[in-house]
Amino acid sequence: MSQPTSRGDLQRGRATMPPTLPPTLATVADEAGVSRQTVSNALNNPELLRPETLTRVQSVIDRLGYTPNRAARQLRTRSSHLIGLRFEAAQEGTTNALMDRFLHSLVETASRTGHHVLLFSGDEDDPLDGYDDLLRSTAVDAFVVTDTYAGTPQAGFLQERGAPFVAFGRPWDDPHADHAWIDVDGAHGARVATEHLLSQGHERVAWLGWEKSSRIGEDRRRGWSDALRAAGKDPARLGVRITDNVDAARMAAHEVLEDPSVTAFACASDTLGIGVLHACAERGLVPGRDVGVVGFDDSLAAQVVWPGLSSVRQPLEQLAVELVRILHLVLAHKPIADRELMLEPTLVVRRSSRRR
Amino acid sequence: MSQPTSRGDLQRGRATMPPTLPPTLATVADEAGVSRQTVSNALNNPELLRPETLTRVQSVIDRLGYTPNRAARQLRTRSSHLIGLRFEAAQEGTTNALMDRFLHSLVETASRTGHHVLLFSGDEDDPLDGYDDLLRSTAVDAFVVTDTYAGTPQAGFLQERGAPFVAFGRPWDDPHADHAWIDVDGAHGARVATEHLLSQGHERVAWLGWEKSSRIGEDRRRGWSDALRAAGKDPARLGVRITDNVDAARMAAHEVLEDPSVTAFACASDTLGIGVLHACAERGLVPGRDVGVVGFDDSLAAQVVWPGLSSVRQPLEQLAVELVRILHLVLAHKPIADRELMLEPTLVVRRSSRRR
DNA sequence: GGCCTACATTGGAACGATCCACATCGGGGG
DNA sequence: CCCCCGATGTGGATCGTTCCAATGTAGGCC
Repeated sequence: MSQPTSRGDLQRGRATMPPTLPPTLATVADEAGVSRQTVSNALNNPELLRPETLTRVQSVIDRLGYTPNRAARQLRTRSSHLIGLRFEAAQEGTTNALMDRFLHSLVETASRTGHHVLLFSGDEDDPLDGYDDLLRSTAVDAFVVTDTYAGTPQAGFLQERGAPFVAFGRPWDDPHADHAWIDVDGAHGARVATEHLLSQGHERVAWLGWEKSSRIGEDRRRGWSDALRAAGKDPARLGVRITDNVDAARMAAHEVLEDPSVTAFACASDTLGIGVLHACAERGLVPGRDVGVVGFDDSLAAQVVWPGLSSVRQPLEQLAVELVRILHLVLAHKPIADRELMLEPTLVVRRSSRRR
Repeated sequence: MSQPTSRGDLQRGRATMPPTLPPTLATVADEAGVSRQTVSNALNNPELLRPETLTRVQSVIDRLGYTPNRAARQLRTRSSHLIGLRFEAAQEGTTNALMDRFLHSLVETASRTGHHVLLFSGDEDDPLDGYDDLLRSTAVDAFVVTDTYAGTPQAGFLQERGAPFVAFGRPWDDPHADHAWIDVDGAHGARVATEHLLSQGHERVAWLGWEKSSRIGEDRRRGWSDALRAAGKDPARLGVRITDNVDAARMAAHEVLEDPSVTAFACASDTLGIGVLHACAERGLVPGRDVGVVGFDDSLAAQVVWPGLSSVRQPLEQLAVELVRILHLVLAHKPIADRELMLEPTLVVRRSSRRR
């Protein structure tokens, strides 16, 4: 049945040495009495084979536990099935829970199409560090760029290099950038949060947000002010801009609460929301009953903090799915209908904002 | 100067097409007027070249921005410079902050030796899912196994397959397993936490831990009971076992606090510690002043929760460094002096346990 | 001058897969 | 009867790198 070629013999000869080398196409071909190409077709173009041949090859593949060598495949097809993601550390002291959830969703989604996620790091001071090496060594098929704050050059750099990528985050600097991106509508999230607080009977809802330089922060703030105006209220003097830090938020909240007419806070992050909860604790105010608080991002901290912090939750699972879908279109050089995709976050209500 | 080979011409011919193909060894060799092998040596064995040749080749490499193709290198050397890590989602509602910190440290450390981290996922019900494919396709050089709770078969499976790996977590089931592992001494952490609480003047320190089936939990608990006995106290009736859940901890704490002589809690996790803080809030007790609480893992939640939760912090940065170091020894088939490495966690004191 | 050694460099083969062009084989139509 | 065709399967070339054995070259020693 089998017609051993020199390659086949070599393989079998070596197979006695520990650790056993995995079988190759040639091994399977020998064993099944067909050519290498036929085995390759059995995997990549099964419809080309006669059904009985296919069955025979398949069974040998199963028996030997053959899996194509990724390096060889990658070399020939110029495709690694790897998605590169530069992985930045979450800042200690803030509640950046996004990454964990997002990353898991991405890994999970990518794996459904046989892709894996490759994490790399780079010099903190150089946002481009790391990308170039991976590109030139053709180590990854595409990138997912996550930190597209204003002024970050990654998207522009990758586009210039002709590298496939999708951004999580809109191109704040250049609204007309023509790369694919997906983002979450922060303004909508803040609007929903604010409307929720108003509906709970709060007359005056303050905003606790980031510095003006943060485009994301200003976007969310706009959602808050829009909601107030839509309710016939004036946001003037109700907005505070501070750094993303529990203590800063705590102190700012104390200041705001000196005016007893203010009874609720919409915040740009859970970190800030938790700062407000601290201020409440120190003033003997009960969150939910005396003061309404809503955070942003639905971090683990929001879920476990007392008495439960309402928060705007980003649809990261859906985002990963869309990201991978669009990545495939980009890689196939197919036209992308929804090159710019805005997803809507949802409000998770907990006791910090529920009166009763 | 340059002697174009057919490969070189091909390369240059194609180089006009967008997107530009990266330069190869042959391109560099042509340009520098040397053979491919010499360029390869310039990168991998520079000491073999005459200094002036090396300089010339180097300058061409720099000018063209050449980086070796990873797939080709991987195919030839059978080494991908990738470290595989199965990435499980953190459970919502618990404060598993470990992964984020650990992962970043790992990525960072690995990158220092030119390695990257490949994340994969697998069927939740099958702890081995995913490993096999990567092994057979020779996609990764080695694995880091992180979830070695009692009964998990990953380590055994990988060892049987002769796959290089290092475990984060000791082999609870088989103390004599002869694979490399690193772990953090949880008992020591709990002991330090307990001693700290005693030193703050608490006479009776309760333990809030996980179910008996958790080896990690029992290990930490032993640290607590040892510390009590060393102080001449009896741990009997002071230990509680519950699931890792804020609400369960809150209720358990209420029950324990019915006995007014108990004024402090050492906990197996931050989740449980935060549950105790909730109970305090509901009873009008001030953490730190009336009740001492120490959690475990130093999650972000512990850092931002009011009034700051003292916690036992695992040395994840150091752990990643050691992990990568040992991984390299394993890959080089070198003898490993410290095949079993136990690191000591440190206590981070915050207001939940500081009397003053 | 001849021989041996060490140094510097080279060309061919190999890693394991896929792309491409071609061979083989029945069968249908003129 | 011959030719062309679709359906199947084959062998050689190729991707870009490193391993291996061999080549040429200069220097030291007798």
